[in-house]
Amino acid sequence: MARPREYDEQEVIAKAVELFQRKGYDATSVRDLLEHTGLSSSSLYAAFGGKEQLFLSALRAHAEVEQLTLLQQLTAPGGLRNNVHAVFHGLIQLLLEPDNNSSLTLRAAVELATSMPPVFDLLSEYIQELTDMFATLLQDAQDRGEVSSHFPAADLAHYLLFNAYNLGIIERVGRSREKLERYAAIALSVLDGPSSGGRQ
Amino acid sequence: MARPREYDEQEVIAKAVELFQRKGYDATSVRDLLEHTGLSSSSLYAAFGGKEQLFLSALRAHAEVEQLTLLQQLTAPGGLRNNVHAVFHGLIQLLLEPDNNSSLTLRAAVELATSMPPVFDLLSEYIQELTDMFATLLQDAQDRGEVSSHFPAADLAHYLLFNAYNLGIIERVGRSREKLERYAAIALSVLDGPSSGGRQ
DNA sequence: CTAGATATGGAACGTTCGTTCCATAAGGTG
DNA sequence: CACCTTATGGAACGAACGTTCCATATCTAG
Repeated sequence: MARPREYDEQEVIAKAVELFQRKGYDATSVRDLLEHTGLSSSSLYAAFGGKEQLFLSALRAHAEVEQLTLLQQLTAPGGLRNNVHAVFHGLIQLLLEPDNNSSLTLRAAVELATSMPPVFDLLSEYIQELTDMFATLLQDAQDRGEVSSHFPAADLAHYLLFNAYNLGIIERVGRSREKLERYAAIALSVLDGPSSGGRQ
Repeated sequence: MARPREYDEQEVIAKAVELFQRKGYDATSVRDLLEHTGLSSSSLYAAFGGKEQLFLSALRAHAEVEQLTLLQQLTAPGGLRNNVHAVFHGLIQLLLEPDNNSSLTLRAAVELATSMPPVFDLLSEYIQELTDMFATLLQDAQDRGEVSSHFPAADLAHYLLFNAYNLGIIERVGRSREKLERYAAIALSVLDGPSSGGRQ
């Protein structure tokens, strides 16, 4: 019953994700956001509440996509073990693309989790959700004997999740497909089970 | 042959490390640095060249300490395998202390490696050095049969190094000794050797 | 067609940023 | 004891920051 909006809220948030992911929170200015989204400052503040609120919305949206993507990849046909391998290799592929950017959740965790409580809360809950979801799938695979049961499924899930994020960091300090692949090979070896000996 | 400095250069850099580590590069202002170090802006610019230069000096200093500490811990008596375990547990202990901050190198890698080329260069070289040093020690341990030879020493070194950094990220999104310990247990299990089977 | 309501554009606000500049202080050297 | 060089303190700079405000535009409801 008044003048309608000239933008799509989802698109604006997607653009914001893109920018925050590329430059980080501090280094992204409101003017950058305005330019990149086409909004005017009044609209941004009226609809999204300011820079911090927009960032939180962007982070939530990014997390949701990330979670959905991961779930789809892990529940694809072919068995969980293969799917986990596929996730890691897909991630490496993604990271090696030009102008890639590693996950916004990772970036937010390092940059902001200690200084912005809402970010900490959001990420804590998000990681818990991802871990739980992943753990359920791993438990099933363990029951099927498809994955080693040497470590509890919940611990494995937590471990694999953070190793996936870790690829994004490795890529930042020396992008090399070889290094990433070798790293993934070792990280994924825990799916194969316990040591055959050697503990002193 | 002129007025002497009223501060110790090393101390100033140590203070800068502290600040950058706690708040990150962007969020640390020059005024923060002046207040925390006791310098006046003229002195800071005359002696350290400005914020970015001071940060690079701080990063170099931090990396040097980190490298030396790691080397000492790994070459302590008791065997490499035990020493690696000790490094991980010591790191967990450190991370759980109140007002801890994870490594400045980690923070710099995520925040700045893509936007500040000198940081990228410094970190790339640094990681390479650490990996090489670690790989040498691992190779010896493998020759002795103390550590599994299933993975190349260089790959293991790279893997373990980044998993150590990863503890700092895990701590940021949910500080829990249990999670960190369980994560470390899985990460370190690769020292015990290859799977006893289970590959499909 | 008018009245009310919401969205937009962009100037402007006060603050803080990194940096520069200059007068003053302080110590080694002749 | 001056002289020269370097260090210090702090005011000041222009630019950029996040945010606010208001006149104008654009729609729906009566």
